[in-house]
Amino acid sequence: MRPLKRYIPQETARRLSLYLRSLKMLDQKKKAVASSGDITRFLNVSSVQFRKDLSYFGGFGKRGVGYEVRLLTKEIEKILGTDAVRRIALVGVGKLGSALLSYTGFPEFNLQIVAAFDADPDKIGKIKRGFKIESISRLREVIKKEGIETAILSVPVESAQKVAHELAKCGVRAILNFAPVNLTLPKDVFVSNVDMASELEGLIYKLKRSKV
Amino acid sequence: MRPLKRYIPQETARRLSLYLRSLKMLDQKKKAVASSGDITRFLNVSSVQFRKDLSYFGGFGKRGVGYEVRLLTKEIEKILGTDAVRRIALVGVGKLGSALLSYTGFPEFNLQIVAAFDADPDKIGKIKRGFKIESISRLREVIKKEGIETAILSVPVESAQKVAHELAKCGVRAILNFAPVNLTLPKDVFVSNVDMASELEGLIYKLKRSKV
DNA sequence: CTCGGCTTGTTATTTTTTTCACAATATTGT
DNA sequence: ACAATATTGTGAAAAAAATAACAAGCCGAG
Repeated sequence: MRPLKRYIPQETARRLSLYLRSLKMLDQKKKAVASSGDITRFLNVSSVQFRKDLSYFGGFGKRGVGYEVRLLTKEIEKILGTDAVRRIALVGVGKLGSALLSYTGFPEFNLQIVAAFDADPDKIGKIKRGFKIESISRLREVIKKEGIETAILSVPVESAQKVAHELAKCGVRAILNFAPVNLTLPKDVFVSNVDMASELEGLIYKLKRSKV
Repeated sequence: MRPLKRYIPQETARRLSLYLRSLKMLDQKKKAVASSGDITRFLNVSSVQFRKDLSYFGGFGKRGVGYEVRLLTKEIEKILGTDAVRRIALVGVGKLGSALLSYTGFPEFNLQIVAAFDADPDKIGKIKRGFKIESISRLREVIKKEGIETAILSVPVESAQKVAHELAKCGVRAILNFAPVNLTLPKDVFVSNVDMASELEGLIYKLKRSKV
């Protein structure tokens, strides 16, 4: 395998997840070897883009043949850092948080929620979807003990910034934020925002433009 | 106001939502006029980027002064197509779908869910979060009647493609898809995917890289 | 009214990302 | 063994996007 190249496009990283999903699908269909075309067929990504993306990390295929599905899956997982189970904390067990607790899409990608927190005294101690809900006041204790560095934030928008700050102080370095607010955090903490309204606006904008 | 320029970067469109959110916040704080710096202070976007983005659509500010918050809000809403209420259908009232039905972040941006559908006979006819759940078999009828062209898809991954296809046939032109699958649809139908696992993978990748 | 401090809008430049073109390698059939 | 075909991997070119540089306009003080 060749050495890592210095600069890897942001977009390449984002697409690796897509490739992983596609590969898992091919594996389910008992396909052992697949070409770049097979892998990208149902993604909105060209096969050249795919090969270029992979080339930043090395050569994983065999010319004239394609890619070993299982092998490439493992390689991409290794690149993404999801080759071992990732332990994740969920903070905010409201309606959305509850739904996320029982989201079935995580295990397949080695993502595992291992702790759930809420501020509501009525919820604390209760079991929800198999998780015992802890008080937010125990954030530090549990996160340190479990060595968690990734969190899902699904608290109300009013408390999002405060809780996010608290998470950062406890050593959390990556936050998936569902609150519609741009979190201000030390720059060594990574944030990814899931903003439903914004996504819809984007769609509506495209819709509108397509009619002009 | 100058005429529209031909090509508008994808990214510009995406950022307009952010600006809108920031403007609404400033308005709440009784700020009538704001500079590009004020508006982008809490976004990860430079003030130059902001002005550049707006310049694709016209000049909305006053040199030496800044932007009228209310006015600019309206202008961006007009650009995005959310200046009037958008009627949206939600398909799939499982745990996630239910959470979305009561999501409070939509009205502020003129987004309104007006119909909810599910395939489960036990749910049909029931009221959930104020919505009467309709059978998916009535999709066409209701969507035509209400003139809906935007839908949120939160059905299980197995049925996502089928239901999406059905939506497209009913005249839906934009789908916000929560199922972890890349939908194949006529190319005049816009799809935006919300993929929680993928977002987490992206974060974990950054985390990993930052340590090297 | 004019100067100096601000802030916008825009053209030019640089950087980043995608696409193209093609060499290199494997496989299959004859 | 060799031609025909399939497919990867990668430098070079093109396209897209971000940043820099700066002209132009507004405001308030004197």
